[in-house]
Amino acid sequence: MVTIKEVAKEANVAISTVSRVLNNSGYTSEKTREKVLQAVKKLDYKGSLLAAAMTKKQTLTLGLIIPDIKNIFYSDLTRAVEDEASKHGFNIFLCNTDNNLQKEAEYINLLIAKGVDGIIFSSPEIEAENIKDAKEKYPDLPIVVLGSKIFNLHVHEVLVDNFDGGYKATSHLIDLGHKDIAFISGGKESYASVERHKGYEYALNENGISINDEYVVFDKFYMESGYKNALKLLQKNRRPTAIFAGSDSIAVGVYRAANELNINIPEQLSVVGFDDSQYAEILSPMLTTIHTPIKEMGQRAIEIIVKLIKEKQLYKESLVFYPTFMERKSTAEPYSTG
Amino acid sequence: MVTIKEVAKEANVAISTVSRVLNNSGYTSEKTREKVLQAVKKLDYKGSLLAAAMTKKQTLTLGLIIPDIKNIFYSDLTRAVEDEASKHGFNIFLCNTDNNLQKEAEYINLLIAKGVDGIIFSSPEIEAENIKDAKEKYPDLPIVVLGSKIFNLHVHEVLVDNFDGGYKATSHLIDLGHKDIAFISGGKESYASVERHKGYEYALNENGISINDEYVVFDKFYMESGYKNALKLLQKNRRPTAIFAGSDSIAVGVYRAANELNINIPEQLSVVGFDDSQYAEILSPMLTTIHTPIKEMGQRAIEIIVKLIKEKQLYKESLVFYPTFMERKSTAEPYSTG
DNA sequence: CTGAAAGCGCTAACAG
DNA sequence: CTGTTAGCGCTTTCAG
Repeated sequence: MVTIKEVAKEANVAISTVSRVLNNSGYTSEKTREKVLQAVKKLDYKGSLLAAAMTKKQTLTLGLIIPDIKNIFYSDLTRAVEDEASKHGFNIFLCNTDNNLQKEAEYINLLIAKGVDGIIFSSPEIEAENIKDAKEKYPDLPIVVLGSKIFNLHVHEVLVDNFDGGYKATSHLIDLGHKDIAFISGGKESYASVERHKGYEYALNENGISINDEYVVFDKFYMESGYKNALKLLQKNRRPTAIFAGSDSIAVGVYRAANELNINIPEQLSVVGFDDSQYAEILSPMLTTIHTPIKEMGQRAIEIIVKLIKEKQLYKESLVFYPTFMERKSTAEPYSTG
Repeated sequence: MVTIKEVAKEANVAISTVSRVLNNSGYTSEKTREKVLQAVKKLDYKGSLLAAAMTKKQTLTLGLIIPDIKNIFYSDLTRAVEDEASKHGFNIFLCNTDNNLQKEAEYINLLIAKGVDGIIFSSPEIEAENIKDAKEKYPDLPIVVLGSKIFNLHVHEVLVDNFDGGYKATSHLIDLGHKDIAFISGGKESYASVERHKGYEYALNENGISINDEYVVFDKFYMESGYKNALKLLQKNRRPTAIFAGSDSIAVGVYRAANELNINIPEQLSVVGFDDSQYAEILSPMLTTIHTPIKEMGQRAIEIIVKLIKEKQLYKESLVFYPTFMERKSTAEPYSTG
């Protein structure tokens, strides 16, 4: 690997001069500039960002902490984040935690030891001990929370209005005439789940529909959870005529359960998802869902963190995106009235 | 950020001593060892892997270059790679290239400038100019190609026997009685496509079934390509009774096309996919496909590269996994005979 | 406008 | 067994 020293020698200048022309810092005469550039080209000098990072205290890398890249929501998100980071010259360290706090803590330590310029957290949990710890130990480390909310903590955040999404999904079902609407979502420790549920209840209340606790399930944001819980719900004496799934993944499980029980979607069961992931259009019938602007959210998260890296910000930035209703083919009027 | 110097001061020893106990290198008396460890704990010293990397010439990071993390195949693969890397203490820089060679080249430069200890390439293309260049410029840089094959190049590789997969898929359809079997896959520049096609032709020939060029389509490994091409194939005068899709994504497109044309799977059209991705079980009916041991492949790729980092290897390692047939619900006897 | 020199935080000989 | 010292490759004052 050719170093700046060799370039300096080749060009007959000091290494500081080489550094200057390469970084466009300070003055350099056109002549020496040329000489240096020639030497650089001749030796095919690339430079070490590692060494540069030592002095500049900037590695041009970011950490992205998510539960699982296999989860479609996070792969979409990660792509958006990586693309935008790349535009700004940053690379991404990908970290899968499976929502394991210990694993997360280890990743955080490692990322910091490697000198990342910032960390983007995208876990669904409200309990954010690790983030709090990190913020305490490294108050100057830029942190952005993407897709969730941490209470009582001065961290920048980019999220979607989950309440609004829950409200829109449920309202749509109510408008179609449904009254027996079930809700299956992730756990109560998930901010998204809780908020979506609030939106669900609000819509129900607003329309004078009484809330049936048996129809509300907090479990996991996985397909299996959708399957298992839908199976139970759909075998009740009075089964729901519609299910609002807290994520498209859960909706996939609901489809499978319905399929197994020979219940047709949407004729006999309406389903609404959340996220508008790739799954939505693969399912048959295509899934009506709540569209989350993942791409924009990922972009904004990077923009904020890049801004943070450049200059300390004294206020907390909080971006709340509005989800939109995406109608496809999985909902219809309730069976009995249809 | 607390440095090794401060720890040394606190413990009243030289920094080299601190370094020694922390790295378990050289001898240290139990007493000073204790002193150092105490100081470390007291100051909550973490150490900078960045600085360590400067002297050790090892960053404990790897680059992973893929086309697109949103593609289910690559997200599964990436998870396997990241997990295994993490076990060995390595972090992963995620790079999405969209198969754009220029983008890929830029990522490679960046990765090298940041001092990655190795790069894992997982692009489907046979043309590997960038890999060749990298190998030429940095002959000592550990490189593993995952999922594809580069000809005439001394790079380690982990891949699946695509020919065998193509053969198995096609044979299954033939065994069911199909003769009009179409093949839709990625482009001819993809090693996987070409090999899967060879397996397809071999099975056909072996059974004395003549090859119909109209039934063979090389396009892209995307859903859209499956949709578009299946639409064409299924509207021919003599439409195929079965389609072997070169990937599960393509199969998703085939399902959609069939659905639009009111062609039932598997009664009127049999479909076999490739990869056994998450899609396979989401599709209805569940997709019969060729299972690729993605997880194992990702693990092996990391094992090889870690070995390579530790010691120079004089032989080329090539791991070929056998795919297995995964029967689900998307195939049946051909319509006419059924 | 350019060069010398200090230093980023750590490791690795090398004396002692 | 421990301390001193010389870097790793680069950036950044500071003189000149």
